[in-house]
Amino acid sequence: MKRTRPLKRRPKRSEPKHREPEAVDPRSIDDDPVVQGILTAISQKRLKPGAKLGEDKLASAFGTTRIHIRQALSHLASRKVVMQIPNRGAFVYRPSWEEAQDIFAARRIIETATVSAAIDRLDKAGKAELKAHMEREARHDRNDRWASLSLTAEFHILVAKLAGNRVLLEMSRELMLRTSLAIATFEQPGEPDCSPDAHPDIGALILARDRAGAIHAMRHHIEEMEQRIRPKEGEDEVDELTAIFQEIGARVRAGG
Amino acid sequence: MKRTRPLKRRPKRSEPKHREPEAVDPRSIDDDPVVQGILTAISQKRLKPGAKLGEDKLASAFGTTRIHIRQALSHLASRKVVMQIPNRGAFVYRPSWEEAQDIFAARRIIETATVSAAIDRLDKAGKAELKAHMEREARHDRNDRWASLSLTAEFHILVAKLAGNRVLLEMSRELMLRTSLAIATFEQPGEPDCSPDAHPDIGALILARDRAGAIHAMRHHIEEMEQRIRPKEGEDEVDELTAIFQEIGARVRAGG
DNA sequence: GCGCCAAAGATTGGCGCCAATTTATCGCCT
DNA sequence: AGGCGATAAATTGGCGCCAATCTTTGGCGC
Repeated sequence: MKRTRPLKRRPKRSEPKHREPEAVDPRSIDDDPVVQGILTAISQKRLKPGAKLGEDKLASAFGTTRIHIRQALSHLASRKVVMQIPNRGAFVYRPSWEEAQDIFAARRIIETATVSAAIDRLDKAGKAELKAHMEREARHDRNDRWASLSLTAEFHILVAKLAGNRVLLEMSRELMLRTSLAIATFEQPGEPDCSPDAHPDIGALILARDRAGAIHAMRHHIEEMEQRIRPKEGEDEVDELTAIFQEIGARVRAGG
Repeated sequence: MKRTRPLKRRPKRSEPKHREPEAVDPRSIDDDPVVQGILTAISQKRLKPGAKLGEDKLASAFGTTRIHIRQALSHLASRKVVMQIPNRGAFVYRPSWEEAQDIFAARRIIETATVSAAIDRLDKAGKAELKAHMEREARHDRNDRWASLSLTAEFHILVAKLAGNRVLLEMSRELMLRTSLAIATFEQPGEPDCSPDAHPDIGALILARDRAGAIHAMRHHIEEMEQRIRPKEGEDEVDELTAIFQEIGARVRAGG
C-alpha cells in the first residue's frame, strides 16, 4: 500500500552517527577468481617474470570487465607480484638479484621460526595433517610438474599453518610467491625448485619434536634452493637475445 | 610537413613484439600523497580503528578525484590497513585480539633477527646514523605526542634498515603500522606505546656489538609493548560509548 | 510509548566514453 | 640497404553518469 501523505522536505540531514563496521562478510579481494587465477598461473610458472598482462586480454580471458581486471592488477601490484608502469601496463614482477637474495634470507628467518612454533603447538590433529601431506607427497607423480610445484608449496604452507600465527602464515605465503618469481627469474632452466627428499626429512623431524634438527633441516633446505639460482651476468645481453629469439619465434608461428 | 600520400590500409597488425619492461621509473602507489596521508594519520593515531573513510570526504579533503581515492583505499586494503566492506565503504582496520597477538609474535621473530643482522653489518655509517637517532630521541620534547610516535617508529625502521634486507624492512614497516592499529584498538587509554628508556638501551647494545644482549633487549621491549594491551571484554558496550563521546566531542569542537 | 515499515538521502559500484601516452609500422632520406 | 621521423593502431588512464545498495528518518499501527 502506498503512503497517503508525502513526507515533508527536511532541510538538511544531521551529522550521520558513526556505525561501527560490524561482522559483515569481509570477503576480501584475495578470493577473487582473477587474482587467484593469475597467482596460480605464476606459482605454476605458466606466467614468466616480465610477461605482459594486458587488461583487455585478461578481461576476455576471464570473461569479466576491464575495471575488474584493473582492481585485481593493482591488488597484485600492492603485493609486489606484478609491476605496474604508468601508461605501459602491468607485467609479472621480476625481482632484482638483491631482492631475490633478500627474499631467501627472509624465508630463512621466518620459516625457521615457524618450524619451531609448529613443534611447540603440535597436537594430534596437526600430526595427522602433516602425515597425510607427507604421504601425498611421497606417492605423487614426479613427472607432473604442476602437481609437484603445488605440493612443494603446500608443505611450507602447512608448516606455517601448524605454527598457528596467521600473520606469519600470510608472510610465508607472500614469500613463497616471490620465491617462485625469484627462481623463475634466475634459475638455470630445467632444475626443480626443491630437492625432493627435503620435505620428508623436515616433516619427520617435526613429528619427532626435534627442534634443533628441524630448524637446521629447514634452513639447509632453503639454502639449497637459494644456491640453485645464479645472477645473470650479461643481463642486458641475455635479455636482448631472448627477446630476439622470442620475436623470431613469434614471427615464424605467425607464418610471416 | 604533411604527408603527400595517405597510407595504405593494413589488414591486421601482426603479433606485437614483446618488449621487456626496462628500468622505467617504477614509481609505486606508496608515494601517493593520499596513501601517505592516511598512513601517517593512522600511525599518529589521529585516525582510530573503525573510523569511516568516505570517498567523497577524502576526495575533497585531499583535493583530488574520487577515483584516485578509490585506488589508494584498495591499496591500503591490500595491506590490511583499511577494511573495505562491499557497498558499505572503507574503514580503518581493526585487528582482532588474536591478530594483535600474532602481530606482536611476528615482530618478536622478525625484529630479533633484524637486530642480529644489523650487528653483523654494522659499519661506520651505520654507527653514525644510530648515534644521530639516539641523540634526537634523547632530547626530544616528551610532551609532543606526535613527535614521540614518529621517533619511536623511526628507531625500529632504522634498525631494519641497518640490517640491509629490503624485504625484511618492508615487513617491519607493515608490522609497525599494524602494531599501531593493534595498540590503538586494545590499549588502556593514556599510556605511551613504548617505554621511553628501551630504545637507548637497545641502541647502545647494538653499538657495542653485544648480540645476545641486544636481541634480548629487543625481545623484552616488544613483550613490554604487548603486555600493555588487554582484550576488550564488553566490546560492544565500550565501542558504543566511545562512539557517543567522539560525536559529542566533535560537536563541541565544531562550536555547535 | 515502542517497534516496524517505507521513502528519501547518501554512498558506493560499475559501465561507457574519450583523452593521453605508448607502440608498431611505413615511407623517405642518406 | 639501413637509420630516422611521422602516422595510425592499440592500450592505458581518467572523468562523468547512472544503477544498486545501504543508512537515516519520519510516519503509522499496536
